[in-house]
Amino acid sequence: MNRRKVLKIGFFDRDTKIVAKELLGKFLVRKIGRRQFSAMITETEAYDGPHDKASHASKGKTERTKIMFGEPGKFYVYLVYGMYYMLNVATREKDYPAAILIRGVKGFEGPGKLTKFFKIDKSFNGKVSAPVNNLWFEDRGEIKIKNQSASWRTKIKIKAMPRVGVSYAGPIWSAKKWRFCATINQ
DNA sequence: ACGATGATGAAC
DNA sequence: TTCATCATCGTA
Repeated sequence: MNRRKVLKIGFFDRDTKIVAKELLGKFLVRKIGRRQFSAMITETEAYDGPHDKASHASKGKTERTKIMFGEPGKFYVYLVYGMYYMLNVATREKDYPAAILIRGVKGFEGPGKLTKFFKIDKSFNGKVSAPVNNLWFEDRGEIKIKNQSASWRTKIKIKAMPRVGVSYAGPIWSAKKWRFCATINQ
């Protein structure tokens, strides 16, 4: 139950909210030189479709947002407030604009904090999630435990809540509970 | 509660 | 070319 499996492109070529939930408990892995850093993902946020007013893609395909319209599994990295890089991964098929913001990993709660810790900048924009690119996602199979009846159950509870910092999207879209937080049972 | 700090998209 | 805004965070 401790095998490491690199998440393949197909994982991201699915419904954005499902992928956002399933990313909880997976690991973000970063390789710098010979060193490898990793942390469990604890918080994600979905930006889904051309009509999602909270999504950058709602303004259409631009130089900045073209990754969201591109192939699944590619990183969409941008700078906010002139200071913090946000790490997203594109979902769904080409031409459907969607991505998931990685909002938090264990030990580094906050999208700006985790990119700083993992040394993620715009050079990753458009790269596919893969070890060859020194940044990828892994399933380490640690989120399931055996209960007393010897059947597997998940250790993770998922809480859905409104997305952060998207009041500009208006009441309908800012109220969507597309932010997913993991709480790990003992 | 506020300022840091620069890319982005829309207006002009 | 200028301008308002911003998927944030640390310090006050």
